[in-house]
Amino acid sequence: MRKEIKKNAALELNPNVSVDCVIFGFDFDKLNVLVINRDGATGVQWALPGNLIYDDEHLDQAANRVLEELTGLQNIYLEQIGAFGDPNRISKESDRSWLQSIRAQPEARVITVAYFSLVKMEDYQPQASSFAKSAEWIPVNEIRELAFDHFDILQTAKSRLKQMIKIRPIGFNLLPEKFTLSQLHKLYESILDKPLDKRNFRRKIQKLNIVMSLEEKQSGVPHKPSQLFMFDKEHYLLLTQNGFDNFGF
Amino acid sequence: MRKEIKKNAALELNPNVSVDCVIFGFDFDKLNVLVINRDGATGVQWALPGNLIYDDEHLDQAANRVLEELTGLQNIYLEQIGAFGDPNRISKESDRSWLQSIRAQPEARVITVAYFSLVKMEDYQPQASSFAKSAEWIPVNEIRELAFDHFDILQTAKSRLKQMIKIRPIGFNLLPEKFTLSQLHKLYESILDKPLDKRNFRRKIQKLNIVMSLEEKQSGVPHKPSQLFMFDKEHYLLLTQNGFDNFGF
DNA sequence: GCTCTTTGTGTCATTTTAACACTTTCAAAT
DNA sequence: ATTTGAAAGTGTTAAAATGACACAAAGAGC
Repeated sequence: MRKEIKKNAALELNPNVSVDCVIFGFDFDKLNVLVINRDGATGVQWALPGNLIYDDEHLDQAANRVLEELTGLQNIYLEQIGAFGDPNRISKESDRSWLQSIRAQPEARVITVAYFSLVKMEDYQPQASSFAKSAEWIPVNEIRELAFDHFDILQTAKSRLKQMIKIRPIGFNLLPEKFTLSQLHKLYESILDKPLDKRNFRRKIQKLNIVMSLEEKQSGVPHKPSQLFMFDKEHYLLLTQNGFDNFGF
Repeated sequence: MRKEIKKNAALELNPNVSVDCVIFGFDFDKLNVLVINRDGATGVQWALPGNLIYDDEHLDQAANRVLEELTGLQNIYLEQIGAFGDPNRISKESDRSWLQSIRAQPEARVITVAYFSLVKMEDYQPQASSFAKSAEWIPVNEIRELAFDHFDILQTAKSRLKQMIKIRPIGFNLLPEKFTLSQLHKLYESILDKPLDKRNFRRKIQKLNIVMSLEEKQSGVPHKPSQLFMFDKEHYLLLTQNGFDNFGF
């Protein structure tokens, strides 16, 4: 009996498990997060994009789906942060009523699996697309409150990102293919949340051989144009083969 | 209707969410994992300890409960690794039949939240307790196969532990209160899976001021007795206040 | 051609790292 | 009492990495 139900449930939502995505973007000045606007909600307006998973869906698939449904983007850097599941996570009345309006089983115990994602902001600009905006880039440091336990998730995402960027060259996912060393520098400062000496930063990056300089410069800028660089994946892979896993920031 | 069911479900197991624990122990020579023996199982015998969560239970609580039910230990170092939830994780026939025998809804889609835990092996010695042992310490490096996706979980746990020990002084959870520098040395070598120069290791640890030497030596050992040390939590906290988060291994 | 803005560059003193071998101390066995 | 075995404990040096620091060069806009 139970079996029958499950067999037919391939396209059913699993009422107990959701995914939420912390989508980071970098505007060459600071880190931003993509949050969605809960139209009818009273109280807190902003939430992380997320949804229940389907019963036959991988967790990673579900996260990719949510990301694509919102932004249209595919093959984006995505990494799991962990599971969050306070049974009392629906503490705010506004969250409760919001769930009533969108969930078939609004009172079900839900545990959510959080992901963080790094996208190139140029690839998705919500404000350009529609009038009644449902999603928006907000500077990470300006966020004071989010729905459910999403603020916790965001904090965890920030610190995980900070950890990871010291260990793996994931920062490049936030930049265009071609970037300047100043942009990379600012990116590391934003994520690590501390100033890094410009010359020492450049020296370190170039010594590591993880960027390759292109035969191309910025143009149209009202100052000395910068050399453009690309991430050098091959050299990075060589490094890892020698056990390298610490950028030393 | 649904609401009624949920309200009464306080002590009900949630059929969709489980926790699994990777419990590490150190025998002064190598890392070990505590695995349980599935008595009736055909095929793979070993699994990680774990179980479904209760519907009103925090995830961390559930993990602590599993840990305590198995070992009797409380207030143990425990950290979440992440969620694992391949919808096809029950691929082996032996796993399927095993679930039939223990679960009310053996076919339900389950996502499991994995934790890793660091315990002092002296605090729990399964072989001493019972004849038909249901749990056993096995050297991490000798494990080739585990039930379900537990082998994956173990690999992830190992690499997470490796990451964390470079960043935070969690290794001390695997040692007795009082330990020798050689034991600490061997511990780091086991976890990082590479040799560390003895003198350089000792110098680094002592320079960091995270161990305090006691007025006490080993006794009864058939060689030069070692100075005993304790973890110096206060000095470590001082370090962190200055932004320290990298032991540099 | 002047101004504004950002790029790009080198040195030096200090600290950290990696590599390396021999003496000391105890218990156990003879 | 002496020997043996086994792990503890210790210092130097050369090479590399780090942190601190300031000014000239290149382009756009006026």
